[in-house]
Amino acid sequence: MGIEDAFGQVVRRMRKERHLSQETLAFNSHLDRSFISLLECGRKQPTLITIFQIARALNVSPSEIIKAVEELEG
Amino acid sequence: MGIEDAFGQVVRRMRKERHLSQETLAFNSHLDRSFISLLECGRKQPTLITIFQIARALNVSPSEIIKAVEELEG
DNA sequence: TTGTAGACTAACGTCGACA
DNA sequence: CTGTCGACGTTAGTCTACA
Repeated sequence: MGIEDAFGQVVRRMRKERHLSQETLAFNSHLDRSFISLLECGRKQPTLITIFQIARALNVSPSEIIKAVEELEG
Repeated sequence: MGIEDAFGQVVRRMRKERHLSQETLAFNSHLDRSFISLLECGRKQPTLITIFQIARALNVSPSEIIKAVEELEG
């Protein structure tokens, strides 16, 4: 499993745990909804700042997201 | 302090702790040396995969790097 | 509500060179 | 050994639109 795929799955899981739509997550993270979709599908990878934006919108620390990615990918 | 600046400082600190040159880090992470320099100076931000590559070259987990960035930036 | 497409701008990352 | 420059190809991220 690729890192981008793992990241997408982690974000999707965390988003659904919080009962957020992609649209709401996009709004709260100041990102485009279509891009959130591409991320969750593992078709794009984020930059550092994007990771921090998404983490903030999910009310989780960026390192927790990355840790989850490591566990899913490793 | 910006996130990119914090990332650069963290990488530089970890690199020096391991007594590596930018050139060695670049080689081990399969990145260009000039780009490592730009990262450490906070003039560029990495993508997710680049973070993982650098972490591997530093023999540290990506989430540990991000955690250090959070602490330096927060 | 989500996936995807196309067109677009800005930025990543490479490479060679020089102080 | 490191910072920076310019040129370059690739990709992040936006926006509109449609199934």
